[in-house]
Amino acid sequence: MAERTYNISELAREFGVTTRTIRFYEEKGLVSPRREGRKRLFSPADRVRIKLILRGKRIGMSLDECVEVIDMYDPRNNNAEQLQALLQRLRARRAKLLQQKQDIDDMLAGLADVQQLCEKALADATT
Amino acid sequence: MAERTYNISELAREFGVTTRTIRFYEEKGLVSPRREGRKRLFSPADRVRIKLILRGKRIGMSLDECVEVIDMYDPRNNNAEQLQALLQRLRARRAKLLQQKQDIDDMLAGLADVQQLCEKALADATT
DNA sequence: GTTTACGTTTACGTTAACGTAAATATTGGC
DNA sequence: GCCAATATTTACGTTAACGTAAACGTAAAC
Repeated sequence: MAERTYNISELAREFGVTTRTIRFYEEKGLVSPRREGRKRLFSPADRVRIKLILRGKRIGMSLDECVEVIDMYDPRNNNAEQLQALLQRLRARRAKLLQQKQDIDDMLAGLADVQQLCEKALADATT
Repeated sequence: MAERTYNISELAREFGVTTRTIRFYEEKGLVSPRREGRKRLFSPADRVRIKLILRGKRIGMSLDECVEVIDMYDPRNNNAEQLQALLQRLRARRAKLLQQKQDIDDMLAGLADVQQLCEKALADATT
């Protein structure tokens, strides 16, 4: 079962980024496409990593942070010490994410108030 | 009722940023402290604006985006056209925020799975 | 056989959001 | 009167995350 591959512009199109961006991610070691001659061949795993990176970016994470989170997924840490360290990072990240959720909810509430006022003003204007 | 004021290092301490950061925000027009001689005197309103800026930053917004959101709060737009434009921006921002919430929930779920595996591995190790 | 479309490397440019350093007031405490 | 703490302005430096341009390879299409 030969795994499906993607070329660079295919992925760029799918995710709405430039090829430069993807090459930059390779430079940074975020993805590691195979080569066919000089051309890059991306695996489904590469594709997922890009997806995860972009998700991280949407919530304001730096590329380094994205890597940190992605790296948490593959458990190449065996001993108890490493596992404890991982748990520590998981807790820290979770706390940040919860804070962000709170911030978003606060902002949503504020904007909802503005929207109310706005719609009321419009209704009053037409009356 | 003389409004309370804050000096720069007071606010910097409260929010865990440097004075440079606050001066930079003034340069950008994000806050407009009064002056007593050369010294800056920040109003409670300035303080709130800084708070809102930092909240925006926590969820990955640029300073320009923070300004955009903050500006939505004060309705110095009267006519229907402006109100419609404001509603448009409100909807756009709301959509972004909801996407971000989704992203956060997805990531939280993923990390919870990792945590499970992690704790299980630790438990198995001690058995 | 030469456009056209896509790929490559190399390398310098750009923007945001401050950091950092230097030189200079101002001010309360001893 | 002087020292330490805190304020100021000016200005150059830094990092992340790409943008952009140049110069080139290659393969299908007409």
